[in-house]
Amino acid sequence: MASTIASSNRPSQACTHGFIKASCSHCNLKGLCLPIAMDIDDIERVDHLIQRGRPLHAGDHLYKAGEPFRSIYAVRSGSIKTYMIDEDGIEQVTGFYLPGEVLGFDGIGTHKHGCNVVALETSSVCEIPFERLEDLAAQIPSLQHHVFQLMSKQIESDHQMMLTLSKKNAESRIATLLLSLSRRFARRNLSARAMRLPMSRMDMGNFLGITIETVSRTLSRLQKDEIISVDGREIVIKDPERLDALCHQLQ
Amino acid sequence: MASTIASSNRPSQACTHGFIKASCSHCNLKGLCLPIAMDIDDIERVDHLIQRGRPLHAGDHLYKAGEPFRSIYAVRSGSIKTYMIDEDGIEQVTGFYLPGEVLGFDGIGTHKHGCNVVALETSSVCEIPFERLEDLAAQIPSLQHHVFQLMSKQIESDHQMMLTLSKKNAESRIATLLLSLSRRFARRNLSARAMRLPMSRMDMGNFLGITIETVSRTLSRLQKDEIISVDGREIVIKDPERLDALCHQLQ
DNA sequence: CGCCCCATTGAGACGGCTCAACTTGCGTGG
DNA sequence: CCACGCAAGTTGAGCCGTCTCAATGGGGCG
Repeated sequence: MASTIASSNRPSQACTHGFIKASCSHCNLKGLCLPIAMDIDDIERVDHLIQRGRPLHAGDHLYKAGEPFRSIYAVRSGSIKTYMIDEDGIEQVTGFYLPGEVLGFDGIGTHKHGCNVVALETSSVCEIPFERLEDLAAQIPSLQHHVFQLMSKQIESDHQMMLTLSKKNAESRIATLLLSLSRRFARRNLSARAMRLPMSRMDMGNFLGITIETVSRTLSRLQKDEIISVDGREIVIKDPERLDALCHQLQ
Repeated sequence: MASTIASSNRPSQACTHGFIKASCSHCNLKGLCLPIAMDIDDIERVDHLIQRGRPLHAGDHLYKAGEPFRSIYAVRSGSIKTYMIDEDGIEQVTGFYLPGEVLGFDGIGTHKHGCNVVALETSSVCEIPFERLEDLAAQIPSLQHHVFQLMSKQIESDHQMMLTLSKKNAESRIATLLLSLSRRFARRNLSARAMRLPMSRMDMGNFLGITIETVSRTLSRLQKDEIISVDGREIVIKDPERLDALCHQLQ
C-alpha cells in the first residue's frame, strides 16, 4: 500500500543516482501542494528553491524540536507524523501529513522547530528553505497569499481538533479521524472507502487523547456494528453515512 | 479592574467625538503587538492602514463565523473570546485575547471568518485590513516576517492546547490556564499574582473541555489547599510554585 | 524456533459528568 | 424600599465512560 501511495506521486522521470528527480510543474500533487493556483512561470521560480532529498524510512526523523528552523516541508510520498514533547516528557501527536500537505509552520516565531517530525513509512519530502520562500513571497503576491492561506488552514484544522479533543467521546474522535483520512485519500484520487492506516494504534490514541485499548475497543465495536471493517491497519468504510453520523455525538 | 486594564493602554491623546484616537507609535502596547521590532518609519506606514473603531461592550460581537474575511484585529484594551460552532451546534472556545494580542488569522484560507469573536468586557480593537497588510508586507520584509511569526506562534499555542486537552486532568488544565493568564498580565506590567478573570466559569470550562461544576470544584480545592484564593472572578495566586507543579500532572 | 512488539479483550477502579438543590449578586418593577 | 426573577456560581450524590492493569493472541525478524 505504501508503494501504491509512492507510485501515485512518483514524478515522470527518475534520476540515475537514486534520488527522486522531480519538479513542481510535473508533480501530480501540484493541485494540492504549495504551487496551487500559481501560473507556470511562478511555479518555475518556486521550483528552483525546493530541495528534494533522500527518502526517509519509517521511524526516520526529518527534524527534532529545538533544532534551528530553516525550512518548511511538503510531503511528496508516504506519510509523516508530527509530535511535541513537553517539559515533563509527555508526548502529543499534533498531526499526520499525507502527500501534498505542507508542514513545519511552527518554529517561525522562535527560530527553532517546535515539534518532532518522523516518517511513518518510507516517505519523501520537498524541502522549502523559508528565508528564500519569504524573499520570493515578497515578489509574488499570490505566493505570499498562498503561504498565509496554508498557515491559516493549519490554524483552522487545529481549532477543529481542539473541539474534537474537548467535546467528543472516543467513538466520535475515531470516526472523525477515519473520515478525515478518507477525504484526504479521496482528494488524491485514491479510494475513500478502503485504506491502509499509516499510523499505529498508539499514534491514533495519542493524537486523539485516548488510550490504545480504547482505540482498539472502539474499532472493534464499529466493526461489529458493520460501519467499518478492520484488519490490522486495513480499514474499509462500509457505511460512510453512519460513520459521519458518529462524528456528531458528544462525550 | 477593567478600567485598570483600559487605562494602562490608553493612548496619550483622546479625541473629542468619543472615539479613542491613537497611533501605533504612541501605543504602549507596541512592544507586544503587530509593530514589534519595526523601525519608526515602518511603524508609521502600518499605522496608516489601521482603523480604530468604537469600543465594544461586553457581549458585542466583533464578527461572526461565515462573514467575509477582510481584516485581522489587535486587542487594544479589554479582553476578547473567540469560539467556533460546529455543524451540530457544539461550541468550542478557541482562545482568549488580551491587549497587545492579535487575532483573526483563521479565515485567510477560506475568505470567511472561521470563528466568532466577542468582547468579554468593554474592549477596543485595532482593525488591520488584511489585503493592505499583505501589500505592505510585500514591501517591508520585517513586517512580512512578523506576520508569519504571529501566525506561527498561534499554531504553537494551539498545539500546546491540544496537549493540554488530550493529556491533562481538570486540575492541571485549570492551573495551566491560570498561569498563562498570569504570565500575559505580567508581560503588560500588571500583577502576576492578583488578577480578575475576564471570562465566566462557563467560558473557562468550555475552553478547557470540562464542565462548570468541575471548574468550580477545582478552584475551590485549590483555594482549600492555599495555592490560590478565589473570590468570584478575583483570583490571587498565593503559591506560584505549587500551581506550576500542578501543570505537570497527567490525567 | 523463540522473542518482541503490536493489538485485542476482559475486569475493576476512578475522574469527571449529570442531575439537582441551594446561594449569591444584580437589575427590574411594583 | 423590598419583592422578585434571573443568571452565575457552588456543592452534593450517583452514574458512566474511559483508564489501569492484566492476560492472551498474532506477525515479523533475528
